[in-house]
Amino acid sequence: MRASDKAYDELRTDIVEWRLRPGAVLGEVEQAERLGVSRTPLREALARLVADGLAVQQRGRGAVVSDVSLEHIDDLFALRRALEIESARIAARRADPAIFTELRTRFLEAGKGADRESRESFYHLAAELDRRIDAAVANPYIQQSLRSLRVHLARVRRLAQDDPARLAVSALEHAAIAEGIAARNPDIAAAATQLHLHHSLEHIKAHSGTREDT
Amino acid sequence: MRASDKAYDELRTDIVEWRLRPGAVLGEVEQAERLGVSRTPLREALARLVADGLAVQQRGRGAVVSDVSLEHIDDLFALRRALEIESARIAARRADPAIFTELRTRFLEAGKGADRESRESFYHLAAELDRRIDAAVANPYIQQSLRSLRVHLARVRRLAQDDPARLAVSALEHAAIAEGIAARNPDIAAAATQLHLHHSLEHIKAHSGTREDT
DNA sequence: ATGACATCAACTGTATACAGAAATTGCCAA
DNA sequence: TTGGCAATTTCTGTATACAGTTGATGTCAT
Repeated sequence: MRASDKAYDELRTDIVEWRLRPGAVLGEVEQAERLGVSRTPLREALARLVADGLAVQQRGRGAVVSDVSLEHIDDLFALRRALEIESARIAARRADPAIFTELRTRFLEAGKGADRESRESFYHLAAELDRRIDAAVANPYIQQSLRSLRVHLARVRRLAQDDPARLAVSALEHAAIAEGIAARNPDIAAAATQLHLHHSLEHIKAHSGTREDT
Repeated sequence: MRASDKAYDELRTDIVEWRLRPGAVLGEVEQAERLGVSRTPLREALARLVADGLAVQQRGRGAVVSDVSLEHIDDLFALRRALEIESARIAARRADPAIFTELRTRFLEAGKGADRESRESFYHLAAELDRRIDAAVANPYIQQSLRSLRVHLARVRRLAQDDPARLAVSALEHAAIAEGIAARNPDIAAAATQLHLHHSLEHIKAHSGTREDT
């Protein structure tokens, strides 16, 4: 693995998992020493972070971790609406119904439990649905935009606490999306996605507080 | 201006304007000498091009200009539909009607002439409409995705020849979009945008040939 | 004649040194 | 005490050198 990739992965993980808070200064020398790489690959890593929108370049003061707050969530979800609803539409036209029928069943199953174990499996299942939709859409341009978007979403999710009740409902919403795609009905898949995004946004805005954990 | 910015701008322009064809190898030493910069800033420029999707990194053989063909156009327009229709919707809810009413008038005027001069003014007008919609949407995430998309669109446009008749119709379609936004009617703005994108895609697919000019 | 292996060359990836610019800090004057 | 200016220090941006790897080419053997 290249040193620049290593630096990029570590910095990105640190930012997404809030170990590097918004506003933190990413000095080239400091971070290069911390990660054990030279300044050249670290600069490449910083450039990629800036391209991702995870950091902003400040003149003279290096790069700082970009801000993320509730004000940006509406903007983030506006883009998410545009991309995921269109993706659901396209997937519903192209997907293999068998795959999404099976996913629907597993979502209905995952919604029943509320312990940590089933919570973990639910997150993995949601990620798998994303991957399956991506594969069905098979559009590199949409995939790239979604990939960039999901990095920011992962960051924002840390603003909201876990909520078992929301998780159960969310599982049902995911099942509805899978059902709409399996039925090859673009309108239903789009509607289910829109509904899910609406509830998801409402939940984050309602149950978010300032986090002061590690 | 930084040397890396200069290298990035020149390479990007060369790729978008087809001076660097798809498949062209971007050797670090070769391009660094050609552009009169060192390898370090050139590497940063290449990294940005790869992030933009204008080049792909090949192991061992440097970066090559990414492929663009008619097969990708449907994918490109799928993303464009998602982003621009949603943008039109949002702009219709927030925009200042006076600005878009004036833009509509200018589009109706621009559609009448067919000479090179009015063609130029039409392109500038279309770009201004994009900017005005961007400003009204005021969403940095959507703006970033749109910016990346438009680079690819500029590349694809060279596949299709100019067509005065299409230009006149296109002006009317742009006027309709501006009208929908000015009327603060999201559905009409979205419908006008969808119609415009549909015709635009049809035109490109119908009137595109292999170009072997400089 | 063809295929495989070895050698060579070119290119990428990384580190480091150097120059220029900007910010911060300290000192002096009002 | 406060404001402005200057000097120092740190950081960015660029160039270049070095090492490792990969691809290409040529030769030899079958």
